[in-house]
Amino acid sequence: MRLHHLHVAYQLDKASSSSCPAPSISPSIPGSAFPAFALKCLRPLAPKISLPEPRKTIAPPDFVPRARNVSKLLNYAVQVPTAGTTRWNPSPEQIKVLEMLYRGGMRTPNSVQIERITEELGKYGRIEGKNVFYWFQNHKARERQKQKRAALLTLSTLDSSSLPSNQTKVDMPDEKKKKELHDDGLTSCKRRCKAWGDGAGDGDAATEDATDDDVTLELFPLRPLGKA
Amino acid sequence: MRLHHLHVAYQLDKASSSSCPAPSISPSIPGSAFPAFALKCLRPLAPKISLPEPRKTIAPPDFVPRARNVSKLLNYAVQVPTAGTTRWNPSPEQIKVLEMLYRGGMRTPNSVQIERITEELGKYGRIEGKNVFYWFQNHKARERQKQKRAALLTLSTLDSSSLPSNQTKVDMPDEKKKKELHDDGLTSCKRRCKAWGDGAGDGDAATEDATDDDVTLELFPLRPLGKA
DNA sequence: GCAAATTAATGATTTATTCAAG
DNA sequence: CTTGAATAAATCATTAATTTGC
Repeated sequence: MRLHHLHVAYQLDKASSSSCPAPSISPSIPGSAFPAFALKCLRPLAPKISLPEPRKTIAPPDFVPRARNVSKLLNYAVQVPTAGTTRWNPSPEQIKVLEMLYRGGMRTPNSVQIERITEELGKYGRIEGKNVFYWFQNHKARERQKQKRAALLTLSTLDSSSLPSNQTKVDMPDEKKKKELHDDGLTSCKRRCKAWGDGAGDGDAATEDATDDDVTLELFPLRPLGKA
Repeated sequence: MRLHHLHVAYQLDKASSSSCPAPSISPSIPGSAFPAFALKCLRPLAPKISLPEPRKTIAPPDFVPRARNVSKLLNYAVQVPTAGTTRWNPSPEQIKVLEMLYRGGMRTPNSVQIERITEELGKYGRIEGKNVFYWFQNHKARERQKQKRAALLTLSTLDSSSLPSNQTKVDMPDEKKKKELHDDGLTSCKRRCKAWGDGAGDGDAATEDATDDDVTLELFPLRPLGKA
């Protein structure tokens, strides 16, 4: 094996100049996880106007103390720039649909679903797949903690005699608050294993090219609620 | 707003038949995060031979207790099948390169870097971008906890006089072991914000279509170590 | 010596936590 | 303060080492 040096796009100072029109940028998806590289695939040509300093634009250290920081610099250089229009601001319609889907039982949509949802929601305003992805992540998490707090509160309300002083906010600051109340009902139904797909594969075979649009039932009937 | 029902690919029972040659499947990237949908983008036509039952193939519940489970079913149906060759098994060369990059300071490569690394490592065996992504995630995390444990051990060894009984394994089972020892040196340098890119955008503009291959310095000189 | 059983590593996912924009 | 975006921690699951019985 030779492993020359594998150029890794190191435009260091390049970025620290000013507007740094960085190339593709790729975050790392947290909650569920998507390799950053995948993104560029979805939107090869991201609009994102110039935008001098999207957010904080953490000032890259100039000294480069150690090799450790190299990656830091890299991140500075490559990822900060394309913050474009800043973050997604969902329209009421979009939120309505998303909540509907959530109430319908959708928790972590897969790529196909996300694609479709994104496409559908695109009618009501600009939206990207990652937004849908994140929305479900956050909504799930926050609904959960909301329920947890509510349950806690209910408990403390029910047997309020046990506590000498009724604290106003049930926050459980120091406690580990381990897996109590898995709420979600049957969330822990094992973990399904998924496959990803890649961009740099050496061409092994060919499957799943059919975009699975075989059956596609409606998510839920949803009768004309409210305005719609 | 109308929001019909937005078909979300609901082929429920379809999958429970047997081999379920599901379409695209999309995991959610954990550590760093990538929207699952993005994956299919990177490798539109994933090979994956038939593979009757890749792994566990969790038996989908037949009863469908509530709406909640619908998503579960969905997952069963769509994501389980394409487990293909199961998981990536890195070759020694690949590991060597990855570790070198890590020691060189790379911590969370962005999409471009991942792409390049994947391409490079592809010479030594099948590899996908997600593997690189995951590798850095896991390696980072595990190096961190390794260092943490080592530090703990060192501490307990140094002032062993404080403890009445010297426990053999410093495990800190019940303690919260909060953010002590952020080890990594300058890891908490703020959080850089990245942009993703999407696939379902409504075509707003066009930037960053240049694949950023402008400067591309070598990651690190790395003189001919060992065999190379 | 080899194959089944067990254990240790580690690849892959999910959940929790944090940061920061509006 | 709400919540979109991102990261880190915890967890699960599978593969490789290793051990054990024959």
